[in-house]
Amino acid sequence: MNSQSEEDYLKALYHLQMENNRVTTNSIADYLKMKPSSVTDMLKKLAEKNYVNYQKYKGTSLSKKGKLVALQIIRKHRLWETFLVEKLGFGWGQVHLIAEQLEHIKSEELIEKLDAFLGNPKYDPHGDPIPNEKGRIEKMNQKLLIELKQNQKGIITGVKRGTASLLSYLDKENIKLGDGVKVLEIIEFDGTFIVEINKRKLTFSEKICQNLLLETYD
Amino acid sequence: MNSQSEEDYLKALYHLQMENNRVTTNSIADYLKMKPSSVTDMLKKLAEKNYVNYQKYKGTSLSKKGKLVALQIIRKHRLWETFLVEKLGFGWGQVHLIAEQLEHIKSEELIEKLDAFLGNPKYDPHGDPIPNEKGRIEKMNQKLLIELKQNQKGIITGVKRGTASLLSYLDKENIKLGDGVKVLEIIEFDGTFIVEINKRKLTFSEKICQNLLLETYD
DNA sequence: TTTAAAATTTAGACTTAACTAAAAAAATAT
DNA sequence: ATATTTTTTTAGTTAAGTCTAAATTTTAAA
Repeated sequence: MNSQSEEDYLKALYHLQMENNRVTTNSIADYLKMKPSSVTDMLKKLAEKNYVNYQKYKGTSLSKKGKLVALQIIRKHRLWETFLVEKLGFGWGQVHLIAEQLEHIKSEELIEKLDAFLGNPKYDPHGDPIPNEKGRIEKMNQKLLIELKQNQKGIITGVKRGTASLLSYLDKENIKLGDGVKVLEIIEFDGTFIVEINKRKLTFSEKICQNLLLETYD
Repeated sequence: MNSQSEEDYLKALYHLQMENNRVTTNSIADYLKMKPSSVTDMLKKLAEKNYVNYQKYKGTSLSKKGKLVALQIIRKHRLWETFLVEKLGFGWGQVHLIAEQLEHIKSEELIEKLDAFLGNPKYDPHGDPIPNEKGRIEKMNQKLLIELKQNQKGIITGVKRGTASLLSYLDKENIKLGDGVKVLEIIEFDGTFIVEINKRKLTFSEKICQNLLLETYD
């Protein structure tokens, strides 16, 4: 059985591995708000347990085994988030901290029953895919709005880490995850995007476009 | 914020205080499956935080503040048990260990939303009353079957601690919590009870009667 | 290519919550 | 009333997971 702390590290590893390819000690420390020396200690421990491939000074990657554990935690996290939003009526900005706790509850049966209760959802309320029991996860074709060209379309799936204020802005503008976006025009001068969402024409600054995540169909 | 361990101690204190009046260091150790020396350490810590009244060698009791915390954990425990049984379809024998984990999740809002989602239940699936947010709990008129006289009635609410096998027996006999019991006859010779449950006539040994808890209306 | 800066690791300390073994206090029995 | 047993506490140890400060390795700059 893994400790809560080990699970947090594995999950962090997974997320960082998705974003960049090289995962450094400092980036993990940064993500988990810990000191690099603490991270080194834990990486040794996880390597000992064969959850990660770790070589001093060379960076780290999840092993197959470690990745599976990470995906199972992410599965739990996303199922709980779905529960909190769909059944308990939380807003999608409020659920992360609670799901962060719930994801560590230990019971295979619980999570399978929860999954069934929710109707075996494929996506969580943020639009992220939910891995299955075996750790299979649908890989999304995720892009930043700024990467799109004129006339391309996408579906809003989230915002980059650390931009909670963007979430509140979207909320205020009544824009929800899952809403479709079409790029009508890009102003060359300042990088502003003119987009259409729910038949409304909106103007997004370059900064917003750099932080808004979309799923695209290419 | 209290640690999981502190919460476990406070809950144990509450339950032990309900059963006996004097709560000893050894009884707590026994209940929590720890060594008495560990209990002493924690009691000092809880006394420091004004959760318990503790005097060396003299025994311990919950303070008002400690009792409130204990009741809030019990509230969470019982609401989660209700959720597991009513919504996820667990059997009432399977939920305790999971609820033991869930009760430590920290979020006022979560528990209030869960309460509403469940329809503000008054009793958990074991028939135990659920304390409200302020820590008010309906005190049950709880008795052992053996305390009843001929023709008295009650509702099965549980079994004494440490008699899980009685639970399975009841299950096998298709007797559920909440079922009504009427004492038809008590055999003086060996203390056997003849009772009626769900219109069936059953014979219970003295030992069963000593461990079966009922709510009575007097 | 040497030097300076940045990243990483090591060494040692701290906290929490457990433990064992021994000492002290309280309860019980002779 | 004293001796024995039981209960409780104290003292010292351990493990997990964090930290700070110093040492080492790698990377980047001059």
